[in-house]
Amino acid sequence: MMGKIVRNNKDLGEAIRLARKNKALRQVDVAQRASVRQALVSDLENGATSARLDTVIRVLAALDMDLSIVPRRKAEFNPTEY
Amino acid sequence: MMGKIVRNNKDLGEAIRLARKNKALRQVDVAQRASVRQALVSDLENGATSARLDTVIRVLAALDMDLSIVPRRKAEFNPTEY
DNA sequence: CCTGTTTATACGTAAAATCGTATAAATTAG
DNA sequence: CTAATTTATACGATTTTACGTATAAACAGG
Repeated sequence: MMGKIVRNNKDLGEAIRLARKNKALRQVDVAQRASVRQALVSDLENGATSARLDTVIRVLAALDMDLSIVPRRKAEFNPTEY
Repeated sequence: MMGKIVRNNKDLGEAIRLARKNKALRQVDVAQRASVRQALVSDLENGATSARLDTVIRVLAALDMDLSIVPRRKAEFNPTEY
């Protein structure tokens, strides 16, 4: 638990790709479940766009995941954040 | 812990308003911190729009909150309804 | 009440997401 | 190595967000 914190598009993309791989789904499968295009799933995974909240929620739902609001905790050291 | 699950714009709006009240901030204060308009905070709280992910993240950050991805409990794939 | 404060709504404009469709590029399987 | 599959990219069209600005409406004290 202590789900992955999402502070930018890249964080989201990584989480989506990881979850999709774990479920052995193709982008097109996720896309269909979420009623979006395969190209959009690709863009999301690559952090190439800041999607709308409803879109994010639908894609995550397609991967059996939820978005949750949590109080901010001290950030772990993360060399790639900016 | 186990933050509030967000499955639609209304969920987000309620969480934002609650957090803002708890911190005794005005919409305009949150807006300034997040670099958005007061009107947008209002729309967000009222669930009147599906904001972009980066916008949501900025507003939540202004309230010391984070977005987190968590596994869906119980339910298998269950498309978000319209 | 009256008034200052806060929140909701309006409107035109600019920017960005999403679409449909198609194809290039990359990866995997045989 | 080749073919099939999967992922990334392209482009114009459409939809929606977000902006600046202003004002109306709701709210809270005094």
